Amino acid sequence: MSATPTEQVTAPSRDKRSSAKDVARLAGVSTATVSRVINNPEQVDAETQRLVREAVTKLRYVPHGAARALRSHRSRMVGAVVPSFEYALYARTTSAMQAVLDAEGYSMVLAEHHYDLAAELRITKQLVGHGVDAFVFVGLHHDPALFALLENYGRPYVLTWGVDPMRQHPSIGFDNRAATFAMTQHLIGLGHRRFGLLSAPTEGNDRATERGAGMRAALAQAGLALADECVQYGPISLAASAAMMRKLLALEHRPTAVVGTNDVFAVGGMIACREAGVRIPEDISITGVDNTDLGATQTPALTSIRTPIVEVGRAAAEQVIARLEGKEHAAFQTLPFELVLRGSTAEPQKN
Amino acid sequence: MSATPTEQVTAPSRDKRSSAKDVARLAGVSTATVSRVINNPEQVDAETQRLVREAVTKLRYVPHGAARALRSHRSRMVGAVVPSFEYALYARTTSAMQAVLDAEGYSMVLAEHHYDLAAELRITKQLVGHGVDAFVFVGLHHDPALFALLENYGRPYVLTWGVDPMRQHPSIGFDNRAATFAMTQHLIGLGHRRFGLLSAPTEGNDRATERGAGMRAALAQAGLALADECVQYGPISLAASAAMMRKLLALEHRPTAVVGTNDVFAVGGMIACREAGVRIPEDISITGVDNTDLGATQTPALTSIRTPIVEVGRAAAEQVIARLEGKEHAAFQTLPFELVLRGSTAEPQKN
DNA sequence: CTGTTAGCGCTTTCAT
DNA sequence: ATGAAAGCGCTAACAG
Repeated sequence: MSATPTEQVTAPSRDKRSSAKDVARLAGVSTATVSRVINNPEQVDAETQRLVREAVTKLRYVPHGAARALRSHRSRMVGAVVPSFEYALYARTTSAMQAVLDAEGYSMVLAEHHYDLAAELRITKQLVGHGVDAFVFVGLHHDPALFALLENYGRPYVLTWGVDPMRQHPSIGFDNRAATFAMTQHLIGLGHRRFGLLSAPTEGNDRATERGAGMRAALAQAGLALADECVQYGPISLAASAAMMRKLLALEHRPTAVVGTNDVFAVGGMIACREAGVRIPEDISITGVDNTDLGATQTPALTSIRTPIVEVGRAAAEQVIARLEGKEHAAFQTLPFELVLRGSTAEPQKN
Repeated sequence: MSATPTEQVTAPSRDKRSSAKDVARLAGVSTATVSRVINNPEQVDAETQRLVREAVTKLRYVPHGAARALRSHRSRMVGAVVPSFEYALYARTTSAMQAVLDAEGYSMVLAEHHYDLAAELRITKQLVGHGVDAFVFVGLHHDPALFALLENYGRPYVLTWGVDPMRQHPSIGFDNRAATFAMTQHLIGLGHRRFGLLSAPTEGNDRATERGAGMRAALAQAGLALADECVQYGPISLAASAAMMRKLLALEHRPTAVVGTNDVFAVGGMIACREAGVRIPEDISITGVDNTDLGATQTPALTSIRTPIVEVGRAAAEQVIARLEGKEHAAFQTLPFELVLRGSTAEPQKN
């Protein structure tokens, strides 16, 4: 493990990049024809095309995106702004988006805002400045200035991981509230009566908000309530959620079923139980949301909710492309989720 | 879960974006002064600055990045091209990069190539076209055409997660070979004599290649060998690695210690053991690399190697910024790793 | 089918 | 300290 001393490297060699003009010269045509070969090949004679493409290859010509964007008012870049890269919570969605965008000749620009709506706005502003054509965001709740910015600059966008009940903003997702509602009903059906909730801060996070609300709704319907001391909020991390769970375990009247607003909270909770010698599911049932590998590979495996996050990514990419190209599209799509019952849940033990 | 019919949304309103000219007019100055206020404020009178900034705010002016890039030959965008978003293997590195870049007024453009070097080249070409100023890649092994492209377009780049032994390409990382070498030595020290390896395909993946080599080197030094049937290659996924482990378990002369080239392989292996009723660590020891939460939260917790991936991200961002700004920098940095011994490893049981 | 021409919005000399 | 003017490399009319 040797430390390497500072080594100076020569400054980047100056742009030897070739331009459309170079290609045109080599192919014996005008720059307009070069442009046509690249953007509207059907308008160009086959032989001329061949000549131009040869020159392009020989000169390793890559069109200058900035010039192109400046002139044509479109950059073919789509921005995906997600809360976080951690725990790969959004990775499958963004992967799916990139696959679709890539296939259609668009580039995806990905950024994270760490669950900070002000940072989200700042980042988006930067991306708008860089000429990003359209945006995909996670969640329904955003700084109003974000929508103003997008409107102002005529940038299409889709919200994901939820569907706007007011139908104000195009959105593709699933019913977060219904998901935890169903899960809680399942737990009630197993016989649980005392519940705990491990949640992300609800501020600016509608997924967490809705998931908590779904749980409360199911409890209310069954005539049950969620005691204040049984609700723990904290950042999305295993360490934080383990600490939150420790507080629940320390309670005089401990919950028999704990719902995490996502798998990270649930697994953090499992860790705390293991440490404390609390058996899952005998002593306590735990559930997550998102059906991640993290949860599925625990012992016992985590009961969770398979949310359609890959489909959401694909559909979101398709929608922004359609809008960019003026085609018809479904602005609002609600995709189905599915409970995945595994070993972390069971009937509560009689005491 | 209702399916929503296709709903048409109005086409994006036409660019109401305000230009430097608008700002200049409102502030009663020339566009040159507007540009100066934004890029070289020290050259402008304080009062004039105030006027201009007011106009900028009022008009919600965001400079047109494409025009700016076209004129100034720099976009302040840095590309991070990683193998995959899955399992958050690279998330902590890219997060660290984004934090540094963001603080310095750069934007990070993130893309994945799914362990396909041809895709990596294609994506990079697109990004170069979009005017990305500099690049960070993962790994040392890339298509030669990639380096030619970067050289040709004068784009600085850093390779990460490894350090180029030939010192040809600036690189910041750790010694992958030494990491598995140390881990294997540890296992040998515990008394293991028969080993298994769960690895990513080594084609175009120098991390996997080096990690396998480190293991073999340690074995060779101890006079041991790695039997061909004890080596399994497959894609990076829990399902694949579980399948690979099943083959090892089916062997007549089963290994007592299995090394995964990363935590995903190791955890996949653990899953297969659980299914088969093979006890960890009593019947078999398993180790990973990368020290992910996925591994740390298994039962038993996975022995792994803490690699300095956050530091790598930070240093990589700092290096590209330094180079872009013509400052001095350490082109090659080797950062330390650390074995993290947990419950998945133990002495082999006597038979 | 192909060439000519005129900018896109900005930064950067060069004056003043 | 500020303004005028010249493009950066490309594509979108408009001719031919």
